[in-house]
Amino acid sequence: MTKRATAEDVARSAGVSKWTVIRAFTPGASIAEKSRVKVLKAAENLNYRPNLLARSLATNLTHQVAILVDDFKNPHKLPVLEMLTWQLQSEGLLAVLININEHFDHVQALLDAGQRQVDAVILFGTAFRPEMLEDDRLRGGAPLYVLARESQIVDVPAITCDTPLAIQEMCEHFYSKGYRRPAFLSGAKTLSTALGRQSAFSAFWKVHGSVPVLDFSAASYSSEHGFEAARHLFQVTPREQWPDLLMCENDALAFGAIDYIRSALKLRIPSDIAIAGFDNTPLSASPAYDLTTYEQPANEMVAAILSMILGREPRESKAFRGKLVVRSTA
Amino acid sequence: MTKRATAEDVARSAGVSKWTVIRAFTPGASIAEKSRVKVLKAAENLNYRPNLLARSLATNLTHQVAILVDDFKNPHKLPVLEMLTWQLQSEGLLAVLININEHFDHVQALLDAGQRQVDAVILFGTAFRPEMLEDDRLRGGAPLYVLARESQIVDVPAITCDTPLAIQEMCEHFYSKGYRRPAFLSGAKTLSTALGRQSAFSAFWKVHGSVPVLDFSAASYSSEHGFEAARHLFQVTPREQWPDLLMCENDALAFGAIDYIRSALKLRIPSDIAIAGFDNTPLSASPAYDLTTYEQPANEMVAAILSMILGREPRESKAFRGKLVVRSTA
DNA sequence: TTGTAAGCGTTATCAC
DNA sequence: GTGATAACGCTTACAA
Repeated sequence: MTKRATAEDVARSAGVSKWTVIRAFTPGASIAEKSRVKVLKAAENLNYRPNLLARSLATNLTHQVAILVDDFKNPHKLPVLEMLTWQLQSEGLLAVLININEHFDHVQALLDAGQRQVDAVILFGTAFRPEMLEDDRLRGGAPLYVLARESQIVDVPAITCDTPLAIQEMCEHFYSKGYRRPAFLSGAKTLSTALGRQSAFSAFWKVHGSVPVLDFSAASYSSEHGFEAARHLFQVTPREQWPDLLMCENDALAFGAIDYIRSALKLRIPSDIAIAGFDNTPLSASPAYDLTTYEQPANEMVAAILSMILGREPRESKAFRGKLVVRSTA
Repeated sequence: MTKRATAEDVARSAGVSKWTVIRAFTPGASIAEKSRVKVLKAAENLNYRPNLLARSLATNLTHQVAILVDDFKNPHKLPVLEMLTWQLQSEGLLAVLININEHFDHVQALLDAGQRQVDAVILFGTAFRPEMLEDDRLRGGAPLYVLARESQIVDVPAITCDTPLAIQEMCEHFYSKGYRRPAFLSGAKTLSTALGRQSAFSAFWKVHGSVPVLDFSAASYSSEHGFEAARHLFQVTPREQWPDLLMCENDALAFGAIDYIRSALKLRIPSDIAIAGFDNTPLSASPAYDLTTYEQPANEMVAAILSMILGREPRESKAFRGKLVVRSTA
């Protein structure tokens, strides 16, 4: 394992100064074609490549973006991560993936990200408390962005799917299908308000409905807890008040609810009860579920964050219109 | 956005030299308790934290590990990523997630990782050609590890689930259940040999079976392609030769196959045909599938890679025993 | 225990 | 167009 060649090594070998070497590797630098070729050849021989670490120290730019994720149980995270990493890489940036949990909390993660001088931090669907972002120690850190959830925090833009619009589209579909006894199953309490889906759902039925919306919540956004929450819903609700439509805050919850309704209740979907989810995870298309759901415009959302990170657009919250995906469950 | 305080700023404020400041932040450095307190207080006031970038440049250690992933379609990736990031973070390391695809290949990724001086690179289930790693430009890069697939490359340890053992356990279970007409559905051709599941499966039935194993392969490891491949299998195979057991190379393929068998063929599982997968993805437990599968010991595998990265154990290939998960499909 | 000098490999800026 | 000087913020000697 020989030591890596530095610009100085190349300079010596090419018979120029190290600054000329740098110029050869700086697009648009003023350098004679002759010496450029000479340097490139010497660099090739020595297998030289610029040390990005040193460059970062000098330029104060790491080209790294931290992505904070706290919910690896949600399968929706994976396709978005794919898009995120890919779009970052297309712009010459790299994603540092940080796992947030009870032992490694947001503040710690942000501090760490700060020490590592990342160019930006993306909070991806994480259950952070707004107060946390006001932590004094965070002053002067990298610019923050919130992806796929709301943010009321000044100076922290939230890039979201337009939730009110999405829920309205969904509800209009449900209404036209004739459903009139709606129920809503939300995920973790702390997060659900941040997503705003439940309140938009209630708002619609307050206007269009006759009976109040049944409101239940699961312990988390997982299928397992969706299953449990559905069990709870149907156990505590008198049969004559059972809903004819169960809107779940995300697909994972919907999968669990469907499993319970089919296997334990032996009800048919959608004739006995309709189900809808949110996110259009890959599995929702499978015949085993064939779930009516809503697709967030992940592509545009990620692209928007990138434009802000790269300074091509002003840093401000934005909501994008998604797409209703009608399948057989509702 | 005021500039971050440096060790020198703190030194000035505390009335000591910057080296004393460094010492206050270096565990086990020899420093007088009095000045340590003084420095820490000044640091607190100035909201100082060491610049890890500068440290990395000086120590040649970034505490960053690159993780190369090329298949974000496989839901199994998410729980393993969670484990990876978490275990890395527990040891003070951070994961740089790199998306490999036709536009951003392994060589490019490794070069990039090399320029960024990551401490190690993990090829996580990616399909690469071994020759690729012999690219001259890769000389002197970070140590490589291969996770969850085989590697015959010198100096590149592969950390895997013990496949022959796993398949044997599964087959013995199938055999004891009375299945005698096995079929195997593999994923992408290039990868399947690397996983070695198909060959282990064939080997078992060569000894214990009477009819040859039906062998089919899907275009990728996704449910969609599993669905297509199942369709193909049952269309080209004469009905009297249909298998009574279909072992799929991973869960995603199995989900697709189950969907096809149930929805198009209207066959019952497992009475008409038994199905098994591999990976024990979260969804395989759902009542909609309730898939018999095999769980890789991800925890131990990740821990093993970490031990090697941290130099606590020699760098060498290792295979760990997983766990058969019997459910209702086989 | 503390301060000093040199070095990590770049970039920014100025003189020639 | 090229070379030199200083700087980025830290670590690792070594000397006081």
